[in-house]
This record gives sequence, structure tokens and C-alpha cells, in this order.
Amino acid sequence: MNSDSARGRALLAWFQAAARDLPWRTRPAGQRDPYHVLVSELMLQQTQVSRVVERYHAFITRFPDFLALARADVSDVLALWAGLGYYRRARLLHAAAIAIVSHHAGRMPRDINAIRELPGVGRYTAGAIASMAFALPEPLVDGNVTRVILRLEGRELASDEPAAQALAWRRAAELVAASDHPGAFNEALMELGATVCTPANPRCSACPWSHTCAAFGNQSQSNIPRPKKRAARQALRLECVVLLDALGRVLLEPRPATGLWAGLWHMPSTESHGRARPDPADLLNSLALPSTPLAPAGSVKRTLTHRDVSLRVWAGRLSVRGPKLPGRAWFEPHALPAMSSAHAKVLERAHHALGALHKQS
DNA sequence: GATGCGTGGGC
DNA sequence: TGCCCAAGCAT
Repeated sequence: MNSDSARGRALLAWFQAAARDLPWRTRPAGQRDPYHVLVSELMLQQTQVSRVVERYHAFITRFPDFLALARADVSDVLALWAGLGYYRRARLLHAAAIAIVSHHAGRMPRDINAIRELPGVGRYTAGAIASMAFALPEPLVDGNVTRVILRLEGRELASDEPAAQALAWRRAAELVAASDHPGAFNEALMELGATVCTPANPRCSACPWSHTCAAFGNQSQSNIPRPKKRAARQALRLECVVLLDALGRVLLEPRPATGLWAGLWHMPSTESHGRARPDPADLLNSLALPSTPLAPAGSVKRTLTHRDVSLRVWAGRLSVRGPKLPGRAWFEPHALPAMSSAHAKVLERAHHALGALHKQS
């Protein structure tokens, strides 16, 4: 009996006692519906569990299986994804459903290499599907698993270093191969990283592996993993014009299909350089918008992975029904298309400002 | 191999 | 508050 199989049993015992009640855990790991695994894992990429829990049920209800998702319009898929971030994932998930319907007779393939070929499915997600849906002893490595293994082995590396990734995948493969329940083991390993072996202040007293953990042995947990080198964030300043018409409708346009907030909708906006406020008339003119008084309504700031975005809000109201404008559309406030959280916040600010203006007059 | 892509929670 | 971070993938 090798030590990895003992570690696996200890981890599963801990997981059974500690597991969170999550909506996609309707069946034991290893027997889950492959569609449910695909949807939840795509949502979970770079995203915290609590954010996904809020969205998962509505998504599965609206698109209950591969066929329903494959037949859906991508804009409807994006609408259910709005606010989750990394919007390319929604398009890739939709494309994966189409690929499964058209190339795999509507069923998730059982072969790890075929799974890996699906749009949006990389090494991590392929391991998750293979182990959790088909009980195959395939490893998976995410940020949590990398941290757990670096500490277990006592290696002071940054998580994104090639040596760290190579070590993590090698040890994850050895560990899952030694377990009788690959899906549950993989899930437990991530859960350990998320709840016990946390980046700051790990709860080693609650860890089933502490007695064989090299970092715990020499108290080097806080040095592992080493901090990543991060590129400096670039500033992005946007002037956002929220225009309402006499019917209370708001003017929006689709963003380009690639880049930041791809395919979502936003209000007419320009990028500005420097801190000075543009002249409202110039702003309207450059955006080919009808002339009307514009009130400044503060700004919304967002920190993205490598951009500091500042969205300055301008609010105006036409006294007539909104005219047709090429590439743009007027939306009732209760029927808005998919927007980013940042632009939803801009809209909220503008409505607030216009409401206050209305009260004064 | 480096870069671009969102968001909100935690400390 | 300001910074760190998170269940990656595609290009």
C-alpha cells in the first residue's frame, strides 16, 4: 500500500465530512451527467463557486441538455451568462454543444483526447469531465491543486512557472491513479485548496494531509507558492453616453465580437485620453448622436486583470421618441440585452442622475 | 511562451 | 481602501 493511496483515502474521508452542497452535485462524482459537468466546469473557469451557484440553475433550466443548448441562439446564451465575466466561455460552451450534437451523436465522448478537442475544453476541463462524468483516472490541475501540491512537496515556486505546472500535473496524475474514486478525489483535492489550503492563512490544523506536508513540516506555507510577476495594468478611460428618449427607452449598440466584453451590448462610448472632461456637444457629435443637454453623472471604475477601466457617465434625455440610428437600438428598461456588470452600473448611475434631475424640474 | 479576457470576495 | 486572488483557454 503506497502513501498516495493512503492520502487519497484520507482526503475522501475529509471531503465526505466537509463537502459543500452544490447544485451540480446531484449525483456522486464519477456518475454525473456529462452535460452538467461541462456547463458547471466552463462556468467555474477562473470564477469563484459562489458566483456560479447563482447562475447555474437558471442556465440548466433554460438549456437542459446538449441539444437544447446547440439549438439556442448565442445571444440567448450570452444573456444568461451576463455578469459572469470571460464572455468568450459562453460562445465556446455553445460551440461545444454544437460539436457534440453534430460530431458525437449528441453524447459526450468518453475518450479524453476527444473531450479535449471540444471548444473551450483545455487540459483542466477535460480531466474534470473524464473523472467526474466517467470515473476515468485522469488528473486535473487548477490554481488550487497547484498550490496544494507545491506545499505538499515543499517547493518554493510561483504557480505559473513551467516547473510548478509540470510537478503539479505529475503528482496529480500519481495521486488520482492511486484512488478508487477519481472524480471524487479530484473534486476533493480542489475543495481542499479552496477551503483549507488557502493562499493566505491556511487552516493546517483541519488538513488531512498536514502530517505528510513538507511545507507544514518546516512552516514554509506562507512562502509557497511564490508571488506571480504581474504585468502593470493599463488605464482605459471611456466616455459613456446614456441617452433616454421620451418613452424612457435607452439607446444601446452591440460591442465588437472580439476583445473586451465581446458581443455584449453597451451605450455609445468613446475612449478618451487625459483627465480633462470632453465638451458634451463634441462628445455627442463624435458619436453621431442627436444634440441634447448632457449631465455628468460621475464615473464607474473597474479593475480587470490587466486594465484599470474608468467609465465616465453622461446622461441625457430626448424630448421626443428616439429616432432610428444605424447600428443602434432603443430598449425598454425592463427588456435590456446582455450587458457587462460595468455597463449595467453605468446605466444605473445615469438613471439615478436623470431621476434627480426630474425631481428638480 | 506571452498575452488577453471580468468579476466580486477577502484580507 | 487597495491589492490579491480564483475551478483556464485560445491565439
